[in-house]
Amino acid sequence: MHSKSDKSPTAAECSILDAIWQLESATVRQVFDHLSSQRKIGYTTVLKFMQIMISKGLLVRDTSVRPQVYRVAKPREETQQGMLKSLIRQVFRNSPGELVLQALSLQQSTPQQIAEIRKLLDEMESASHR
Amino acid sequence: MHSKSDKSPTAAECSILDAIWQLESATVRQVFDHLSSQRKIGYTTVLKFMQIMISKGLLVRDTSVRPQVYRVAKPREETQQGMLKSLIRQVFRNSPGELVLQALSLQQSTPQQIAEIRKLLDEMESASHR
DNA sequence: GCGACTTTACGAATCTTTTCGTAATACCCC
DNA sequence: GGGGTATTACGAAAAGATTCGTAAAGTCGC
Repeated sequence: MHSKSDKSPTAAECSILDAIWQLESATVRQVFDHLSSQRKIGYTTVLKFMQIMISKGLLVRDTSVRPQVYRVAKPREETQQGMLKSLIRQVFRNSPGELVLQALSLQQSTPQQIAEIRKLLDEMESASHR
Repeated sequence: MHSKSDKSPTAAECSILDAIWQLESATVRQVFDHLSSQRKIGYTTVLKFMQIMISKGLLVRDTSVRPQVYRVAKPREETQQGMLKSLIRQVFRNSPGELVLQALSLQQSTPQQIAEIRKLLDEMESASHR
């Protein structure tokens, strides 16, 4: 009855996703080690989260190996964009541009990123001119 | 023990904030009417949320008038940026630029917004050249 | 000032999220 | 292959979010 991706992961789930994004694929222990370095948390707590995320369809796992190896069910960008969409809908009056402006005024993007942003803007404009 | 603003408002709280952002200031009934047009919700539910938000310091109210008038405790931009910051920390490896890129690739901003974004980028660059 | 209506306070049920203890299972090595 | 450690499953407590009923308090017209 889960398995539909209409809502954003919870805070705890995000921290798990973040760990697995970095590790590509991971065992419970690896995720536990990763999170432990950021905050106090129990091993079985991490395990439980990961099991819940399996049931929600956020993660997949290979049960044929020991210990089991977990991966994210969808690419990072897709999850990020899903969360952005819901934030935009919720507090940015459905205007992605508003969010971008706020985020930029928040500051510190690298020069590379700024260049990349410009390129994207160019592409968007030339696309809309046709 | 509340009154500290280190965490983002919940989903329901966001919908209240959104209503008051539009109305500038509002009574419970106004917020209720606003939300009712979007989804089924009880009057006392809205009231309760608004009382909770008072206790969390998200709203302030004038109890000297009848019915009481509520306002947001901090400007909209500040709340939005707080939420952006926490999203960036949580799922964008602390990189605002990453978030901006994802948001832009998400889709259509208006030409005005694009222009505004460019201006901001210019300002950021010239500022960093000093 | 009284009844009807509106607004506010309070408390509690329900649902979700977060957390972990305990127990069962699997693995390893001597 | 038996004991010790690591991993997994299960269940449930604690905390937080959401929802609303009921009752108290306030307001207004008559």
